[in-house]
Amino acid sequence: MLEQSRIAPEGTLQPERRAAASLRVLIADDHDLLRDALVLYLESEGGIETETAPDLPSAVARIEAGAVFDLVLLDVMMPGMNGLDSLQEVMALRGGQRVALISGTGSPEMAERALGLGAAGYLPKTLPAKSLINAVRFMAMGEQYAPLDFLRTAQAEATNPLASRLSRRELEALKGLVAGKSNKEIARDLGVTEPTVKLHVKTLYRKIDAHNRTQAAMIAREAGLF
Amino acid sequence: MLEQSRIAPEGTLQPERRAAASLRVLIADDHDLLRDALVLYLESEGGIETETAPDLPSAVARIEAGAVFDLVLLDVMMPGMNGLDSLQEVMALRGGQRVALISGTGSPEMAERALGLGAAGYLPKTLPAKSLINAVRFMAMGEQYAPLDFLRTAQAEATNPLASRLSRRELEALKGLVAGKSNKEIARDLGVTEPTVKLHVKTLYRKIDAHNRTQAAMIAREAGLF
DNA sequence: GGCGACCCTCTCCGAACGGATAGGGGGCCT
DNA sequence: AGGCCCCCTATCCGTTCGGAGAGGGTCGCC
Repeated sequence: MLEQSRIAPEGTLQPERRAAASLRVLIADDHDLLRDALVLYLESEGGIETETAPDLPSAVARIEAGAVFDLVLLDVMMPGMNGLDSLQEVMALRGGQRVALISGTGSPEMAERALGLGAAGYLPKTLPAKSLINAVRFMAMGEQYAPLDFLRTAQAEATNPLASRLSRRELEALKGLVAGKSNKEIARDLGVTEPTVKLHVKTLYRKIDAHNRTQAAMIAREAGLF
Repeated sequence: MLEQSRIAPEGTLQPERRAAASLRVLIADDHDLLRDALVLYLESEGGIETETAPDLPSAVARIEAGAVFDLVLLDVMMPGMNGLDSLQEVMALRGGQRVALISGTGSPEMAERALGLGAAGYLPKTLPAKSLINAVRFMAMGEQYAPLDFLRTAQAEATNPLASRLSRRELEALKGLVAGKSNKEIARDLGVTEPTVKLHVKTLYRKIDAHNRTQAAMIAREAGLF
């Protein structure tokens, strides 16, 4: 396994007396344990100023109140968080802060999409703590950060698990199946007629080798979809 | 929302010199970030000696090598870990160490089963860092620890969503639903006629609050059945 | 231009599903 | 004994599925 991308500390660690130019980071995560530990670590070991928020609205409020951060870390699974939409929302806030996602489950495809949208980085919680400080500095400098081995599995999964053989509409229909909806409900959600949904459902059955909607839903779940 | 528990520096950080009678804790977790941060926190704020392991075999090897710990923390989701079996395995090792689980997903029913098996505690990762040190000390004293509100939802869920309200036949029918089988197939598997299966299916819908077989299958999966 | 995708709409039909209702049978309890 | 729960069987009916046709539409690419 390759060494993940990290930057050289280049210079000595700041003493805990922070210079006026020290980094300011906002950490938004509902896991108190992780959040508190991160604060302690970044502050004591990295000489980085931190603030925290337990959910997305708090984080947004903090930024809109005028606080300026070099970097904002968002947990992808916390109250108020809606995946990449929330990421874009925070990035669009005034202040021009850079935003990175931090994830426990670590979905490589989401990592790629986030980086594609301009996220500052994607930090799996499996990241060694030492790498974290480097990553934070790296991202605050305007670079994008993600563990290399992490993205490598992303490409492997992008071809393999094959939910990508489905068309956009078929994926949307499958999403409805997983939710236990009827064809009629799915049709309403998608703004099309029921026969159309039935067609999409039928074709996606063939693609994923299912014989009925329940099997299709279970297969989608197994694959980690939705 | 309450002020999140943040580590109040309250005085100076302990110098790294520890008392001889301090507690020794082994932390086994594959999340480097969390693990490193926990170490730093427990050592600096709690005056607790720590060792770490990135997976279950390493932890077991460390104990079998003769290391003595007051408490062992095991992540329920890490390499080599097989739920409660691994918990019992570690508890059975020589040394008589007490073992607690630490979990990110936080399944109340697993918490209760773990405590029933004699685990020292069950720590969700949503636990505030300040509570953690108290919990560790508490468990090292021989008590069992689990967050109260956590177990309260456990009881609520134990009575509520539990599949145990289903009769034997209904459970067997539900098993067929999860497999994506038709009523006719289920009937053949169970050795009964199709109308009977339809009745079981219908009644179990009411019990688990589903409206069709796909929803029932998903609910069963959510609950960890099959 | 033609070609191949993906998408949408519609019809037809047999099968399966979801729900209600009405029985009969065996245990287990008071 | 009767009462209760669970299991099994059955019939009826309206809806939904699953599968098959046969169209027409928009793209992008050769």
